[in-house]
Amino acid sequence: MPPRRPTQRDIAERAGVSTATVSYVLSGRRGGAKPPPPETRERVLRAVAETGYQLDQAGRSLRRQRTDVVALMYPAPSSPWSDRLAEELQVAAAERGFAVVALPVITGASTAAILRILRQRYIDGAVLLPDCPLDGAELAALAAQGRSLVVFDDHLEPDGFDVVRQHRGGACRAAIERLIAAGHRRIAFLGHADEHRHPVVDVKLRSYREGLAAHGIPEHPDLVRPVADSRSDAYAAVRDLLRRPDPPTALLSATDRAAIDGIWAARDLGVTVPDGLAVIGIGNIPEGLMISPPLTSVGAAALDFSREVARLFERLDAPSPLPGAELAAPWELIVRASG
Amino acid sequence: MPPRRPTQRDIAERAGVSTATVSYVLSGRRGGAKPPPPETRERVLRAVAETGYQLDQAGRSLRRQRTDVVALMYPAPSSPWSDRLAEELQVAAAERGFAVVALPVITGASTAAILRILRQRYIDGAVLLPDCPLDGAELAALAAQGRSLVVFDDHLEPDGFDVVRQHRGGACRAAIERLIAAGHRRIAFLGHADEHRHPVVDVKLRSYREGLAAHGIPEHPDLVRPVADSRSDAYAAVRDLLRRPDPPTALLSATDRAAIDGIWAARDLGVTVPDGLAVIGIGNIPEGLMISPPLTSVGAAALDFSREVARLFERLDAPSPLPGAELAAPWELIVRASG
DNA sequence: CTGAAAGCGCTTACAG
DNA sequence: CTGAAAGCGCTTACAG
Repeated sequence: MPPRRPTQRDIAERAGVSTATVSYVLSGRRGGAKPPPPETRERVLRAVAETGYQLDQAGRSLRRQRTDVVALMYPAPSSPWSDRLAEELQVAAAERGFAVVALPVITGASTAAILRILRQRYIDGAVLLPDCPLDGAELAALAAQGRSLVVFDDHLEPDGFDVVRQHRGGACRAAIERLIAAGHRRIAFLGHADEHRHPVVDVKLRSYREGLAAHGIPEHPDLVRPVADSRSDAYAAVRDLLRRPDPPTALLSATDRAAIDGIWAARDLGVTVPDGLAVIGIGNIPEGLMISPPLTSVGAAALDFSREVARLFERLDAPSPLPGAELAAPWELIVRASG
Repeated sequence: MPPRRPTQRDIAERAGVSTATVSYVLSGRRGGAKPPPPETRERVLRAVAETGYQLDQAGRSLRRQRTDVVALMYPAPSSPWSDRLAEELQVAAAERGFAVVALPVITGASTAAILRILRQRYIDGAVLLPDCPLDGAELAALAAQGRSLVVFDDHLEPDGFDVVRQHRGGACRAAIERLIAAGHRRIAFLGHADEHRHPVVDVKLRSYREGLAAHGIPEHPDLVRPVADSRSDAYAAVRDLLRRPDPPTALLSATDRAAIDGIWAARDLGVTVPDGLAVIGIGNIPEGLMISPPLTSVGAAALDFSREVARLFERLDAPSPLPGAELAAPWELIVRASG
């Protein structure tokens, strides 16, 4: 059996001081009073070094009612956006003594364990990227229990938590409108495989449909393929579409990656982009700049979450609970050469 | 000010039972004894529902000396491999009532906060992917304090924690040997930008150098470029290399993504792969199968971490600490058409 | 079958 | 300036 983990009591005994003094030395915190003198301090630190003492988060968290941990929740797999947010969050958190944990949400797997992290006070706050499986009531309950939350969502109303509005629907709609305005009528759509994972139909597919309907263009089921989450499926689907007797002249893809695969497929068949096939992606990932021609895409213009991160810590630092606010971070149609 | 978070004491009062009974009902655990009768149980659950009671992890963790949380630590950004491991870990964890948190390590940022998660008993165990910033002494100390650890590393000795051997050096060496055996002498290398972040020079670059040296081929500094972590830089670098009066005839890349960009660059310049430029990547990501020609790569043959995940939970379930073991999961040279 | 009580490891207001 | 003591919210061996 392993030796018991040393506690502050062990340190106190070894250093010949009280546990209060140990805590003061280790936390550097002390109400308004003077810190313990250097000599005491040193005895404590020596005992810590000798025993390999490590603080126990459970004891501290129980007493202080905070964990000094924040979470980033996002639907798996990760993306350049979630990676970037994790990075910004970690840098800001480190400055304030917070740690960051990432909570990827696996589609289809149980969300119970992740909800436990949010509900059972493992963390003080969190940023939730779009399409996390939490409803407004759940979020409001978490906020009421003291969790600081910044939630990316286009529909929820703030309610003790902040909501970041991206207006994804409007930006996606601008993409389909652009294709229609350019004269396209046979427009293919590469969608997510599990578009019904959420109560509402995926906003991207819905924008596509509404755009077509608004111009009286009938939707052709063969042109809608659930391949946006698999690069190989996307490539194959676009190749097949282009080989049809009546190929599409434009393509809207729910992911940039699938759009890029579509461009490859077109190139490999000798179809030029955008003249033979206009292509627009959704997500605006950095990779879209790499392909030739550069990918027209819908998404946030800059890989920058500093305002949202700042807001999370503002909420965490607030002496009394802040009311929920709306932040605007609208998606845009970013026109490049592909469509 | 928000209403105080209800505790089990509040529930007990409301239900007219003791806090012991509340705990028994909520945990479903009860030594060997019979569970509370349905009538009691119902009163408790009703009080829980009425108050919105949520367990406080700090109290439970302090008493039970476990958190029911495991971590996955990996160098950021995430990859198809870390995403897949997160998924497998989450599925296995959910079956056992564990939650999973991901700990991306930002290169260059302070690692103090992440170490705090491991050291201060936020979690019961963790899987560490290669190149995490923890040395053997640190890992041994964590293991001695009761953390269950499964660590991907080719050099550390097991010491209360398990080590997964990938033998990355040998597999990378096989790649450079293959290129040399095919007659190549001008072999470019796309390396990581921060190859010196760790005490040892990056294993990939070292394998490249050792391979050249073993065959008396002088290393040409111009052919080694630190662009493997940026798609656009990789594309530009390979384009520039191919435009030289004495272009390389082969390319080894520290990442598959950069290798793929190299293939694009070659195609765009009319250089055929592999005849004009043989290309081998490292990592074996699924995307390598998408490009034409499919990418020869070095890495794990299958996207499967079930043995490592099983081992973590075996360790967590063990009644007494298990000695450290070695697991073999060797990388291979996976020959496809590109090189 | 149920409850009173101890105790997990911390922090901090307070007494000396 | 330092320490004794209370208490954060749980769980569980034990008494009744």
